[in-house]
Amino acid sequence: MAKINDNGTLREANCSEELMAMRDSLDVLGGKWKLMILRFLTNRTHQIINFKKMQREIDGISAKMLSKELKELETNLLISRTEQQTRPITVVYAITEYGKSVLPVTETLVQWGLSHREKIIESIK
Amino acid sequence: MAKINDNGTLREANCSEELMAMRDSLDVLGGKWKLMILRFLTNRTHQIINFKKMQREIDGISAKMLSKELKELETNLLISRTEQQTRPITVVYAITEYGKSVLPVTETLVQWGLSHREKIIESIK
DNA sequence: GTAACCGGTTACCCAAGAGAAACTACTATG
DNA sequence: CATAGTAGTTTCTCTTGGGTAACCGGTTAC
Repeated sequence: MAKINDNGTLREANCSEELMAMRDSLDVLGGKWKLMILRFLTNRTHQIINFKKMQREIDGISAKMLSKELKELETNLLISRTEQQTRPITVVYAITEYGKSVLPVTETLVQWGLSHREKIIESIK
Repeated sequence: MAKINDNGTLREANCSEELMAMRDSLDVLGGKWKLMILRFLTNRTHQIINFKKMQREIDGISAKMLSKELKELETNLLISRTEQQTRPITVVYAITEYGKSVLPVTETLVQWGLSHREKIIESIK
């Protein structure tokens, strides 16, 4: 992590830049639901996903929050919203190519969550 | 991501487990400051970090929030708090071995934040 | 003695987050 | 004609997050 400069001093000037980059990420991806939604859509790229389906399958999310978060994700070009000209009208949500770039983030969170749960369970034994 | 079962159907039973794992992660690591603090301490493992230093160097954090978040991180064994028997008394905060396991998460967030910023800048041109 | 450092805590307050439930509008099914 | 499904929006409310500022006790340097 820490790098040594030519003169032997420690280089940490980029630390604040790192923290700023992380702040940027958290501003766009932070909150209770956005990463959950992105992960869900990433897992279902081959399925047609509409509003009610997400509401049913993402545990605990309300219609209001889902609606709000979907709008914000669409604004940031992470997901797409497509109205199908069927009757009744249906809407398809999908992850965009750009949205797929978030996959490493959700992946590390899933992995950490799994190992964290293991740790908690072991600490109880 | 999606796997195919022996019978040809798509296997997605583990999706909800993934989302549950992510929910676990977000419960422990979510919020405005926790990942920022962990990243900061990860970057400074070779330095002695005390309260005021963090307050000065983590942009925008207040003493109240820093105090609160540090307690929660300590409870979850992600950081350690050590009082030095100096005069005046000083306190050293450091990341634990377990806290280091969060590094992949902060790393992907930093990387995504950097590329996101590039994308925004390019979209303005 | 007084200003400034450390390591916080406490009180106050506002805004945002977030849930519940009702409601709109349309369509298809029984 | 009633029920249920799609796709949300609106209203109402409560809680939480989070910022400001004052404050505590102690120590050291001027």
